[in-house]
Amino acid sequence: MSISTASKALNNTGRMGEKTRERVKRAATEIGFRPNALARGLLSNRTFTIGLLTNDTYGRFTLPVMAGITEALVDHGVSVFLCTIEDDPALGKVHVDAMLDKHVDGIIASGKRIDRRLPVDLSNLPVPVIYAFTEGAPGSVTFCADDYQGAALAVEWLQGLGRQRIAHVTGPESFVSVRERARAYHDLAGGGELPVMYGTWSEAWGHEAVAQLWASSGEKPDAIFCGNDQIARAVVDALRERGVRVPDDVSVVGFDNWEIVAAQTRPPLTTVDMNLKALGREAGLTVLALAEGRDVEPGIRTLPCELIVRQSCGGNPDR
Amino acid sequence: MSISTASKALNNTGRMGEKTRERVKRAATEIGFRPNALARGLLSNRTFTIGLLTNDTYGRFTLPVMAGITEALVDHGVSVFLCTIEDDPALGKVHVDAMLDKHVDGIIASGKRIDRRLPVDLSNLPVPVIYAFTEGAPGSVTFCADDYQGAALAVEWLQGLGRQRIAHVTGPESFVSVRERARAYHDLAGGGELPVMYGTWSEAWGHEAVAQLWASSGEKPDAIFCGNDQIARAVVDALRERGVRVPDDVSVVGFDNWEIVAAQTRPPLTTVDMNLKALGREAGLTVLALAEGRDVEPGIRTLPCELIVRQSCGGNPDR
DNA sequence: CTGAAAGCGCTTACAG
DNA sequence: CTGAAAGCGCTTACAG
Repeated sequence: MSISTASKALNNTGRMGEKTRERVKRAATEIGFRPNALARGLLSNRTFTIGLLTNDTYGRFTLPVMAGITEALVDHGVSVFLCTIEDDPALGKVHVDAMLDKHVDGIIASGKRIDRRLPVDLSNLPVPVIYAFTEGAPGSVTFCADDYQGAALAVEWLQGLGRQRIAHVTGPESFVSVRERARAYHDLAGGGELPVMYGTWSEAWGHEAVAQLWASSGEKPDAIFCGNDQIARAVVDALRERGVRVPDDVSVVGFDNWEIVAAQTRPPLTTVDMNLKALGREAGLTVLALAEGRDVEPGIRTLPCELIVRQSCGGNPDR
Repeated sequence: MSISTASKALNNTGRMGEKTRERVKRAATEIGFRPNALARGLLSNRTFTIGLLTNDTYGRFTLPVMAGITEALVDHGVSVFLCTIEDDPALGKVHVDAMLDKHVDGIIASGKRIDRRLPVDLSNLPVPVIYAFTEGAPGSVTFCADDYQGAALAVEWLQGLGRQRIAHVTGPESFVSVRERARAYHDLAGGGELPVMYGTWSEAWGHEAVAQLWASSGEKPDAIFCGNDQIARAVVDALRERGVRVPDDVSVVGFDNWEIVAAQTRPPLTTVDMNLKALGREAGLTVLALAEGRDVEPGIRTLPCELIVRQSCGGNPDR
């Protein structure tokens, strides 16, 4: 029994008696043999390792993406290096170089908004790079959530509940996500449209917006579509503080499905989920395809959002 | 010029003319030569790679730990595999095996509480394992925050502000962290001690606790020390809703310094920070030491907490 | 059907 | 002071 025969037996390559192959395999499991991935990688140029780069320190967006990647790739035996680069390009380069030295099969760049680049140059790398929830280089593959469709889901849900005057309280207009969501609001709100209220991604802004809305004379909104869950939470709190009942008087819908805030709000938030985990799964499968030399069409892939129904809108939570 | 000479030049080993060495180095940088870490690892049995295992899905505790590890080890050229295992032992084993196949230099196990084990057996691994913010195997090295000292910091701060009747609203008594913090409260609160209020780690409990406290006849507390920031936030909200002013009438202090809630609370929370990043740094340096064969004393290392002063207690935030 | 040989990209004794 | 050789743990043509 030579070492090369053993290798072939375990890899189901070469030609040999079925019994020999079986015998080898049994022996291998018995002694708990595990091939050295380094030695393998040296030959095959595949390390079953990918790098995930992000500047999202809190992991709000990156962790779900990461979970999706891991889930999709663990069956393929790939492990993922995570590294959070702040906005320091030098540090970013150090990390990328470290990954390259370790011959990752590919890199996934991720972030916290789809219209900003990571502070590091990922073009002309010797490994495939794909982008998820961050702006990609031209000609690259980028995955992102469909903000327009997600916002449409929210507005249509409110309308289906019979709401007529829907306000939109959101983040800074400089975010494309904000503009896309506002566009959907504009396209769908029809007669009930109010001026979009742009602000910051903070609870303070949610309180302020409600104050403005209720300060003005005239008819009050019967629904508020918020640009994220933090704003939505503050809006719900502000309404409660003025004695406005949610969802009886006003329905509120959020965006992000950030469990930790959406589920703790009183009442819990109905909100749009960007399916970041699915996005991570797709991204993972795609780098893998690229790493294996398969052809992948470049461009921006937009994944659909989903509405998570809780109690802040009324309607049936058991839909 | 042989290939071995080049190797020696770049590694500052062997004996050769300084000029030769320089010439080699210059050439190397010119052509952008980067040694293949796999080939190196095959020889040296060091991959400059470590694994971080956690069951903390939201990353609340793991991300700061991870940031510390990365910060401490990037200079040493090590990258870290992150993998989040839910409570699935089978999946955990798959991930650990994947790391072992890749010959990580060591593994850091992390979690969300110091009195629970990860659902995976990490003893008798061929690589060093250390524990951070999760229960370790007997005889291992474990890092955790000093709950007693952190709680003492909070209580003493309230007392320094002249508070006399300090309540303690916290999580489930089944957590050792909860018991340690309550012990510090008990030891220090002296005359102002009230019965410790155990509950869940939710905002709902914070509201409920305030309701109970204000429902009972007799003197009300002038300070509330909360078991975490979520409870503290709810306590602040609940007090505001009843017209009790924070911090004028009642001081509130939290625990965790979870930016996203502590900073968004109105007023922002004074809270105890467990220094998880420092903990990660220590843990990283320690696996590295172990990986390099240096001796490390086993046992539990307790790192001190720090009080982050914001506005929920009064006092001078610019201390 | 099986084994000896070469080689992946490095490093490290060892001989000159 | 420098280079040829062996070897880390595997896989893959290739010869038998």
